Amino acid sequence: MPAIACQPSIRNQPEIQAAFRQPGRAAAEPAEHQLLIDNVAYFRRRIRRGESLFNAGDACNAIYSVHHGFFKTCVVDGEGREQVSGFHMVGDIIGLDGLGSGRYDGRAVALEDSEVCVIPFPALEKVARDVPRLQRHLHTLLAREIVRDHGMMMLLGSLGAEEKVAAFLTGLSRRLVQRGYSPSEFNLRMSRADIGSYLGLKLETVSRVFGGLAEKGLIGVDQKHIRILDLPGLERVLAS
Amino acid sequence: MPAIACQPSIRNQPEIQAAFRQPGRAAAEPAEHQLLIDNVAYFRRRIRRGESLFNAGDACNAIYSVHHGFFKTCVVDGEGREQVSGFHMVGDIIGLDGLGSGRYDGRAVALEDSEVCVIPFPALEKVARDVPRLQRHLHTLLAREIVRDHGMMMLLGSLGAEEKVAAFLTGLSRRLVQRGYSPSEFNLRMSRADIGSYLGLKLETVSRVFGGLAEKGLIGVDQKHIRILDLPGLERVLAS
DNA sequence: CGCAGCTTTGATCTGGCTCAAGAGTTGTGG
DNA sequence: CCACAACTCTTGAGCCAGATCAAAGCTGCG
Repeated sequence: MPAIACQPSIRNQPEIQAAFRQPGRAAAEPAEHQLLIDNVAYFRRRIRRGESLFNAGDACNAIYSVHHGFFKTCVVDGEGREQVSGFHMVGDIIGLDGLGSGRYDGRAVALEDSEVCVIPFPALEKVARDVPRLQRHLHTLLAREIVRDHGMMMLLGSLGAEEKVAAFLTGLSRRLVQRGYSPSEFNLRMSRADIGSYLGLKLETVSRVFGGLAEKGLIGVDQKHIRILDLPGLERVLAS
Repeated sequence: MPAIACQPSIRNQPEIQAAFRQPGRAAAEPAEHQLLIDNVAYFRRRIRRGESLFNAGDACNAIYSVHHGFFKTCVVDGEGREQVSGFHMVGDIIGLDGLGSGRYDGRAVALEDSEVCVIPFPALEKVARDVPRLQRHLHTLLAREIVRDHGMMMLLGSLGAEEKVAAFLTGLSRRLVQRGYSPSEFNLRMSRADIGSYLGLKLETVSRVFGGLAEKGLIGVDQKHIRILDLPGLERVLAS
């Protein structure tokens, strides 16, 4: 496991700063998150494109904060079916599902060369006991993951294909702008098949819906390069 | 809020005992769970059939352990769409999604006259700081909820109607047997519409699939009364 | 340059939805 | 205790969104 000490240097990484230069939920939160990483992320680990950060069933003793790069996480079921359960970019936490059982319930794969901060459970649990603010922050992270999953269940259970794709694009745009990137122009890191798996659609359907939204003038599509031309319009698609 | 003190009496409730008279994940776990409730559940609250334990957006300062009865939880989205996100019976914890934000993200409705143990956040957080075993237990509960949600995302995204219903029935059977009830004969507390909403199907489809499974001799259906006649057969449906 | 993987696009098929009618069940008030 | 209203469940007929199958372009890497 290629792990390097990172505590002293991580504090001022521009990506991390950007990740929390945002309005919204909690102006105080970046401080909490930074405090958490400063206190418990003693190592970083590099993952090359296509490699796994962890696999389903691996013993787990840490969660990870994405320092830079891009990941997908997948759930695997008994019959070997696999489905993308999330995409994760700088500042996101991966591996919370392993906190309880000691085994990861899915796998995490880097979609580009990436680096994560390793947050070992023992240190995490200790700091959560000692610093109430960080205990609260940890609970917030866990609850937010649950809320996110509930949103996905809703999307998968009750939206049509076009709505699903619109939700995917607006969500991605929102997360990018929070991190200081352009909200309207970006390169997808994942394939159509990954997007389809995530949204409960086939890759051909994703491709066709992209085409359809482009014809309506809502987005521009050129392979993996996406431009959002009419965000309000996209959001209107969502409100079926 | 009709709340009555319950700490002295709760320990030996037969339902709670039954809830954990089970094999599986952790033989030690009932002790943890009981300890948690003994330490932080000072009140109970009765909810009559059809009433809400909480609604989406309510300020939240507690989670709930189902003492007896049966609940559904629902997610609500911006456009007013609502979808059932889970069913909860004795021993289950409801409201973990509110732990972070201070607002519940969905609502919980009693499907029969029920009673819950109220676990206020401040007491929960304090006991988690003071007792490492309970901190660990809380994390396990949160992570288990995330794993459960991932399973639902998989079900919603990649299974057909018959597989979804088979998964629903085998899951319900497994949970009932864990609680000391018959695994093969039970009364559904929820409507076909609720089941459909939960599984991402229409109620007519649920009804038809029930009929189909009955014709194959896998189950017996008489309105809300269900008999599981061939559990291995049902599980084979699941392994498409 | 050539091959492998990704994306687009077309044609066809089908599982589950929609609409509709009727039967069973439950709760309520007279 | 019965009658009626409001749900809930089943079943049928037809339809449509998205899946499947198939065939090219495109991209990037060795």
